Amino acid sequence: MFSIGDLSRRTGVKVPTIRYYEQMGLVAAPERSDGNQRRYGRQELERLAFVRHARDLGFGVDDIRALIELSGHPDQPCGHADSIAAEQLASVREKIARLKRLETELERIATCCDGKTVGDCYVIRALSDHALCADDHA
Amino acid sequence: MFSIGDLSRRTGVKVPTIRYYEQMGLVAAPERSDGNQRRYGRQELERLAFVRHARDLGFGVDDIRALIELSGHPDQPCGHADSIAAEQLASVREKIARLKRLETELERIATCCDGKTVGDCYVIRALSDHALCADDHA
DNA sequence: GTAATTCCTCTAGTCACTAGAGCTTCAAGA
DNA sequence: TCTTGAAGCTCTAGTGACTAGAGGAATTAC
Ligand SMILES: [Zn+2]
Ligand SMILES: [Zn+2]
Ligand SMILES: [Zn+2]
Ligand SMILES: [Zn+2]
Repeated sequence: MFSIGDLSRRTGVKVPTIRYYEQMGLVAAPERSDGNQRRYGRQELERLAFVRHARDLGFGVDDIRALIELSGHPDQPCGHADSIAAEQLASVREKIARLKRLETELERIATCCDGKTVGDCYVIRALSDHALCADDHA
Repeated sequence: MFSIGDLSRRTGVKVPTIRYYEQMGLVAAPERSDGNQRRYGRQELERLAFVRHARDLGFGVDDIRALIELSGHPDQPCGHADSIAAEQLASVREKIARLKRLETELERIATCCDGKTVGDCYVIRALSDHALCADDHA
């Protein structure tokens, strides 16, 4: 049996975060000791590792809840799980695309200043005038 | 003189967001009509456009406040403005790097499932086992 | 037995908004 | 001038995924 601190050390999930996941229904409420402290077993450790991994990959809490629910029904078709993963991939790709547009503009903004005072500063000028931007990064 | 709705249409910033920016000190509290409604001039429109542009480029509220404060002192050296922009560029690049690592893993996770049921689903298996990942995306 | 550490619950704060309730003011047509 | 409907006002609370802290109880090590 692990205490919540043991579980935290083994999974890298902070103690208050484990309690938060319990509240959110990502992890089942475990047994308690006589003194009302949480006591976990191997199964809970694995589930928490699953949650942690999915969070690290950027899945939202609702997606993770759905994936856990699904994994409890191994005979059902897995199309839903596959589509959650595909959506997550698409969302990551969108974020990358947007950030790359920002990178292009910021590269110019951050490296083109040859002024000495705020009055000549290219950073300030560029932020004041979107027409100087190459791209519609909005 | 513009009403808050006029300002919103001209800048693309939603009305409640304009009021929020005023509360946060990004935009000065404007004059009021006899009936206590906000009335803006050309100057406030420009400042709001500046704020909007900086937000679109990902700058945080504190950075924007500092940049506005600086731009009110055109004779000061602009090193601080330049470094705020450089930090923002670095932060965007870090985010891109992290998302690209996620993209690599998610690509595999989302496309390698050839199972039919949840029991065989590669998505579920991959999320349960970080050892299948190529990279340390944590 | 005692002291240090860990645990408990609960509330509130983070960031940058967004939504809604309940009320007042403004602008345009009849 | 009157009326109606849009737009404005303030204030509170909710979002996502935690994080911090208060104030107290349980556990563990010596
Ligand atoms: Zn400069
Ligand atoms: Zn721009
Ligand atoms: Zn599958
Ligand atoms: Zn992994």
